[in-house]
Amino acid sequence: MGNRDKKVSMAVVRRLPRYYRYLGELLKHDITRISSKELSQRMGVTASQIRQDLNCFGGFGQQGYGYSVEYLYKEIGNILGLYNGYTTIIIGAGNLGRALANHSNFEKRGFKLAGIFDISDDLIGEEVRNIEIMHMDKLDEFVKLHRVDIAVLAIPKQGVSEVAQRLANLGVKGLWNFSYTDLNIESDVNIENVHLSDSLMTLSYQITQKN
Amino acid sequence: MGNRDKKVSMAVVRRLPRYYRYLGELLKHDITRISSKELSQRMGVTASQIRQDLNCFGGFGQQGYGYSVEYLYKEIGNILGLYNGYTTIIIGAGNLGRALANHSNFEKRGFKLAGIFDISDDLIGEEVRNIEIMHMDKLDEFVKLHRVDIAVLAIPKQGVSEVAQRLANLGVKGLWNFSYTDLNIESDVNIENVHLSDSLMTLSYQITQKN
DNA sequence: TAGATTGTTAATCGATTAACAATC
DNA sequence: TAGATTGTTAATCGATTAACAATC
Repeated sequence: MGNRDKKVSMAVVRRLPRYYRYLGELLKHDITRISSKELSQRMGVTASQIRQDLNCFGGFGQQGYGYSVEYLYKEIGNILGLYNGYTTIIIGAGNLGRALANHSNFEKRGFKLAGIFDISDDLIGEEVRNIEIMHMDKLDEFVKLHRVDIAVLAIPKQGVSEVAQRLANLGVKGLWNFSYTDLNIESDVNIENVHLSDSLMTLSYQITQKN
Repeated sequence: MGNRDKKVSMAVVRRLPRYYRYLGELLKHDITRISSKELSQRMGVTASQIRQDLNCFGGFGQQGYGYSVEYLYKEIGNILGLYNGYTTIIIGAGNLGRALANHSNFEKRGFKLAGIFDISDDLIGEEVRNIEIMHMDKLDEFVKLHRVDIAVLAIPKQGVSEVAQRLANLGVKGLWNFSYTDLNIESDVNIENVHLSDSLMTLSYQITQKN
């Protein structure tokens, strides 16, 4: 049955995409069945952790057999919401915004890019991936007309707070924030920060300490 | 004095860049002194945690006074190795590689971009940020000639494992991996993974559960 | 000196791992 | 049935928070 009532900790949630990734690989290699023990060896975690994690969401395995790779893959995909057809827009058509627009993995994971916005007149009308770059003036209208679940914030930190609040007010459900600041928004919008500099500094720390 | 002997946990290390960021902001606003209590309120963490974290590295404060913002900022920067003038190269001159090359924050944090490499003949010779894109054939020669501390892996997962091993063998100290795979390298090279898809899927989970 | 705030120890909380009965 | 492996409870470990003596 599993432990579906208890609140699932973020530690567990952050491991789900990794399980999903490994299961996808197994699937590609036509492996149909896997035990928590074997998966644990491939992933470098304990079998106990895998079973505990999965049982936050349900009992997906079978005693004596293990887990069906395909079934578990789909279940985790479903838990992650990958089959909900979430649509995204990108705010900021600079290098990072374009890179993210062209990142094929996101589409592979079920996310649909619906629009790209910027404030620079030079860019408006240009196309990225067959999607025309629109001016930020058109943002409100666009979001009201189309369903937009996730906004990717690929703009400098100067303007980001205002834009984020605006998007939250428009009913966007999630903000994927690449700007170098922590957003503090008056809303129950979900925010996922990707502070690339922080990550690089963590790497720098590790190098520094080892040598 | 502080607790300099004990191994510092990754949970603590990952919070250091955030402290650094907030202290930098305070500095910009000409705030010279801060208590753990006030910083904790700004950052949304406990004062206890801040004091515990800092004391892994030394006693940077003063009873009755708090912390000197500038001193603490510099100390954390030093712990993170930001003043060591680490040099980086980027492997992969696609959208992501270019975006990272143009990301000014990294230079601001003391990292110097020394080279960009790709395999596509169309790109070789082109310039990104005044740095000529070189063919991967030149990689070994380049790394042997110049000091390269960190390699940024902005290439598809197909080739990444081989390139990573090659870089590790050449003595590069850290790999900042953006490819959609976990590297498993025979070496004591430090690896920091940035799995953007994982981050997006975590956000997707949060949206899905809330609605 | 009195007030403030640190550094550090002790208490609590949560997450991970181990163990094992249930069961396929 | 016997062997394998799950789901789940209990034990352990580590990280966070609280408390307070030290001291500026």
